[in-house]
Amino acid sequence: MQILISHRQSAPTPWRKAFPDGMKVNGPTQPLVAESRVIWLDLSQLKLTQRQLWLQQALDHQRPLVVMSSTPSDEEALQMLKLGARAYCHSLAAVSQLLQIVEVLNHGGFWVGPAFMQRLMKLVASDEGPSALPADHPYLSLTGREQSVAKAVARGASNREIAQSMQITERTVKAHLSSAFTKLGVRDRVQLALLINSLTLQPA
Amino acid sequence: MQILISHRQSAPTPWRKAFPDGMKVNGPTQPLVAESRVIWLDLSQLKLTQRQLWLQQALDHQRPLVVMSSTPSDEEALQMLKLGARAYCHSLAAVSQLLQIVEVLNHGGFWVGPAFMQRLMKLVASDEGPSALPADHPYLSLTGREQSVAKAVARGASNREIAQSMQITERTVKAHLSSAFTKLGVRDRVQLALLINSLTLQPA
DNA sequence: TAGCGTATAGCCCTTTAGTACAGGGTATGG
DNA sequence: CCATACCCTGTACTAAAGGGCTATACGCTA
Repeated sequence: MQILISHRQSAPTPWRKAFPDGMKVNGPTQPLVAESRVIWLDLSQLKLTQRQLWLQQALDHQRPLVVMSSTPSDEEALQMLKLGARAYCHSLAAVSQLLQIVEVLNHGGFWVGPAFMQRLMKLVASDEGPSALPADHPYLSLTGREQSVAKAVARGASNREIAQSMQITERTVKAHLSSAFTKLGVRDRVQLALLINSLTLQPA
Repeated sequence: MQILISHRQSAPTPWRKAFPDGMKVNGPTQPLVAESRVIWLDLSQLKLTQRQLWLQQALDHQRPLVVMSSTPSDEEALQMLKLGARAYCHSLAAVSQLLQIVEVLNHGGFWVGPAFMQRLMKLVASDEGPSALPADHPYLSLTGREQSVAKAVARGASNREIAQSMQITERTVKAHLSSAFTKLGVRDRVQLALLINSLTLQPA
C-alpha cells in the first residue's frame, strides 16, 4: 500500500496512475502511514520550515521514504538524502520511474536521478580520473614551455616569479603567455588559470 | 539481447537464469557486442592490466556497461564508475537484482548497491547542508558586495565588466576587491579566483 | 641550403590591476 | 545621538600585464 503525503488537492497524475490504490494524506501524522511499505513525501507548496518537520515525522515510521519535489535541485536532493530519504525525484515523475523506485526501495536500495548520481561521483572522484582530454583539445597544441608557463599561472604565480623559476626573462614569459592565450582562446591570465584548472580536474 | 564479457568457462548461474537467451563472449572485441542493449563485464579472473583494457573497449560500444566482480569492494566500485561504468554488482548477484539493474539502465540511470550508496552519501554529507564551509572560513567574512565581486572574478570577469554588470564604477570594484584580497590573504585576482573556485566545489 | 617552428629577449607602448588617501552616503544598534 | 559597518566614489599613483615590432639562435626537414 502506497502512502503519499502532500499538500496538493489531489495526488499528481503519474503517481495516481502508478498506484491506483495509493492513498493520499495531508500530513505526516496519520496513523495509517505506518502500514505502508513506502512513504512518498511531496514537498510541493511546503514552506521550508515545514519540510524539515514533515520529513522527520515521515522518517519516524521506519519506512523507506521517497521525497518528491516540483522544483528539484541537486542541493535539495543532497539535503533530503542526508536527512534520511532513500529516493528523490520530481513530483511529476513518469509512471515507469515511480514503479522502478518502488522496486529499488523494496530491495533495500537508494534511487536518485542519473544527473545527481554523476554529480555524486564527481565529488568523490577527486584523484586520478577517467578521461584524459579529448586528444584534439587546444591545450595539447601548446608547446612545452607554453604549458609550463600556463600551469604556473594556473597555480597563481606572477610573471616575475615564473621568470625566476624558469631562468628566463619576464618578456619571454609574456611571449609564451600571449601565445597560450591565442591558442586557447582566452583573454587574460585569470581565464587561462580557470581553464587549466578545469582541465586538470580530470586527467592525472 | 544481453551480452556478458567474461573469462569464466560459462556464465554465472544467476545471470544465466535472469537472461536465458543472453550471450557470453570471451573478450570485448567481438562485433556482436555492439548489438546488445546492455553490456555486462565480468572482472573475475582478470588481471589488473586487462581490466582497464577490456573496460575501455566495452565502453567504446556506447552501451550502458555493468561491471561485475566476484570480490567487490567500494574502491573498485568507485574506480569502475569513474571510468564510465553505469552499474557495479557482484558476479553472483541475485536474479531479481540483475533484472532490476537492466531496468534502471534502460531508463538512463545508474545502479550501485545500498552500502556503496550510503558510503557515497557519507563522503559528500560532511555536515549540515548548503555550505560545507567551516563556518569560520574567512570567505564568510566578506560582505555581500565583496562576495559578488569575488565570484565574478572567479568566473574570469574584468573589473570593467563587473562594474557595468553591477552598476557601479570601476573604482568601487577595486575597493571591494582590495578588501577581499586582504580578508582572504591573497595577492591578486588570480589567486582569488583559484581560492573561490576551490571553495565552491563542495557547497552550492 | 633554405625554410619552419620553437625559444629567447630587447625596446617601447597601452591597458589593467591594485593601492594610498580622502572623502561622501545610508543604515543599525547602543 | 553617536559609533560602527557597509557601500560608494574621486584623484592620484605605482605596478603588473599584455602586445607590437624586431632579432638572434637552435634544431629539424624538404
